[in-house]
Amino acid sequence: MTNGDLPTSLHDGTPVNRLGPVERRNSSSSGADHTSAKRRVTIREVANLAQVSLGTVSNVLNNPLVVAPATRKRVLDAIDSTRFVRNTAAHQLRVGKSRTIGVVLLDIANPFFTEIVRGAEHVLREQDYALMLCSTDESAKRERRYFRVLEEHRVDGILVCPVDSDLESAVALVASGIPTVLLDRDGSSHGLCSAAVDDIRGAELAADHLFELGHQAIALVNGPATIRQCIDRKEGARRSVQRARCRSASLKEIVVGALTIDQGEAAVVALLAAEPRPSAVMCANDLLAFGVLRGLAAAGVAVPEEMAVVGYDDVVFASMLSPSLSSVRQPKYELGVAAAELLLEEVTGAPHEHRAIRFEPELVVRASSTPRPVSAPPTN
Amino acid sequence: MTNGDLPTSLHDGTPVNRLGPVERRNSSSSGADHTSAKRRVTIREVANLAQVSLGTVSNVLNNPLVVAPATRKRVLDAIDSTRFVRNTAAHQLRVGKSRTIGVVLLDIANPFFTEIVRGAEHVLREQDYALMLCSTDESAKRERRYFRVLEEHRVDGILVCPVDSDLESAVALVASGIPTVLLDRDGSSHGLCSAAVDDIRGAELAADHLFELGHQAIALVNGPATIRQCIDRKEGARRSVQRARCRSASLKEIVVGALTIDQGEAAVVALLAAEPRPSAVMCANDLLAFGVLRGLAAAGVAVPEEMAVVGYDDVVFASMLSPSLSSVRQPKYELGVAAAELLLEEVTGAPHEHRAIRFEPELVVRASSTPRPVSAPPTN
DNA sequence: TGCCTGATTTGAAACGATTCATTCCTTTTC
DNA sequence: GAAAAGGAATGAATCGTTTCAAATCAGGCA
Repeated sequence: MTNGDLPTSLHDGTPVNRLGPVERRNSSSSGADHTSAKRRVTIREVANLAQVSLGTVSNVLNNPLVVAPATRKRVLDAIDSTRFVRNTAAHQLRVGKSRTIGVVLLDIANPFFTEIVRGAEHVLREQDYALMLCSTDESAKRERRYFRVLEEHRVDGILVCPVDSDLESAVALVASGIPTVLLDRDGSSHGLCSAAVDDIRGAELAADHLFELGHQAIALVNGPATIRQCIDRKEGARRSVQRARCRSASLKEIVVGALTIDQGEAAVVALLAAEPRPSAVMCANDLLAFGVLRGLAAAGVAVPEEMAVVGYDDVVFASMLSPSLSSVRQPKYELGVAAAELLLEEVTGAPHEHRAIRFEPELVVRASSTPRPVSAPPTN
Repeated sequence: MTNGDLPTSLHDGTPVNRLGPVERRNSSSSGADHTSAKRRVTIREVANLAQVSLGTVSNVLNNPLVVAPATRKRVLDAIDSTRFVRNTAAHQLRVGKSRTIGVVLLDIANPFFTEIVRGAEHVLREQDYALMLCSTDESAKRERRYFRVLEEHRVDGILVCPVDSDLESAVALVASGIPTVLLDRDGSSHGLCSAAVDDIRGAELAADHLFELGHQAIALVNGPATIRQCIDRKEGARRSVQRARCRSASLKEIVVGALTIDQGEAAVVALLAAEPRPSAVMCANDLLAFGVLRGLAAAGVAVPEEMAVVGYDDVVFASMLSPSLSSVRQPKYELGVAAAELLLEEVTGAPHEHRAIRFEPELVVRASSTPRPVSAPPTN
């Protein structure tokens, strides 16, 4: 393995002359391949080989029934003996469709979005659409940039979970002629298609649950108020407080910069310093809750005894944490499927009216908000 | 709305079931919008408005310095007053580059891959590349299909974590002229670029660790032997067994169909039935380990007392589980960055020789494999 | 004034597919 | 046997850019 068969980057020693043609090519078939840039097969070569015209090849590809069986076979043979692969760019230029869908979401590392993407991908791949995936990391600037890239690519449609609370950017997309469906955001106010879950309701469920357990001072670890989901979830919590029987019920909001584990952990300082000190905390999403749990553990605060915790999204891992995390479940996969189907409908020009699909959230209670029975845990 | 114009699926008098979503039509600006498909602005309109030729507009776009400042300004003004957006398809057709990179991985829902994607995305977006993300779910058929789609789109390059253990498919890609870099797979044997971690070594670390703890019968919950990572990790474990001082050391492999949580949980039955019954189990990845933990908890088997567990990948959530999961850490983000940089180098035609970048794995020991101290946990 | 030079600008020819009005063949019909 | 009908195949025009040889322009210099 020490001989120079295949020089690795670190295999330095002597400077390789960078300009002149290198004399020793990589032994294996690699190397200066891209110089003699593999000439791609075009429809014309197929036509020549099959002794037909361009139009006929095109027909075999797009409209096989109008071609006589014998010729069709000849063309098909030529196609795979030349290894012809249709050039989407040329196709797109002519017909105006790219067979590509853009998906723009807040954070690809969040299992919530991952699950949504899975759902969307499953329906879109059936129709041979390609997905362009973009993760904005909650940055409006990045979102703009991605939208621009997607526009340039003339994607047939976009699924987007917008960064900003107003829907300006999404409306602009639609205005510029790109079918757009909102993901995890209601669009009915702006006449946009959407697949979403009722966030106000979800947050109410969570807060109600905590109040019912007897907590009075509860905290909400929330993301930036630019994000709609954060606004709505706060609103839900607020309503719950107002409805709470006990009038000493209070809600302390702790706003962090992003919906991530790290930010959740960082929020614990403020959480523990709050006056009066909350006995329960709900988080705008599970990642924040994960961070809060970690922070509380580090601070030696027992969950749920000293602090009950509820998350939001119910990502797969929520049930496996220590302690297992109570959370507001959203039908993630189904959300992705619904959004994709909606978009597909619009893209294919099927009879279609813009509409908002809304799912109901559901509270899942687990250990992080359940007072443990006084009896010892099953030790046997 | 009762006429048959547009039958929405659920739009009837029946009560809304809690599972199905609710649909609300959006009154505003719906309907036949897409019929009058927004005519896209072309370079020609810009040219007319700015009173210059096509070539000049193109120069402003691609080669601004050769255009006189005054004309340049005129053109730029025209560009944004017409809201011109360059058509990538046409561009690509002419210059042959699509500014798109395909990323093909095993499972988009696995945080391991998600983290890799993040890394890759961060470097690629700097260069304004778009990403086409494809999740094969470990199916070779799907992989083929995605490769085909990517070829048709003439992506400039592909990052791929191949499904099959041989590298045939990847080699074919390269042969067909698409720069390709392997992700989490070593490619030096085939002269391919790659960014990977030494899986044999990683598995050795895990197994050594278990043997050092005194375990003699250990199990390996492994994925299908078509996947290279699974082969290598088994090999690592095997070597460790052979090296183990104790000659009663044994390794029982339990093969499951996919590297998922569910499959891991399902493996527990076989795990507990194995003869001799293993006292420790290592898993081919963390998702499997998560499932195993879940299964063991359900079966009432205490971890680590009755069964030690070690995962592989060290995804973010591993440290937060109950009990926290020992795992073999891989530099995920860096893997993505390295692979993307390698690809970029090749794509941009920078002086480049195919090479394999290799990272070292690292064992992270946590509660799932650490005998608890006999003293009671801190109850105060 | 006339010629030369270098800086700008022009516009026609690609790129690779799809469309569609024509042309070319067979059959069928009378 | 001629005409009509209809099925197949053709190929030029087109999509929106980029490229590049050629045309144009503005000074500078003798």
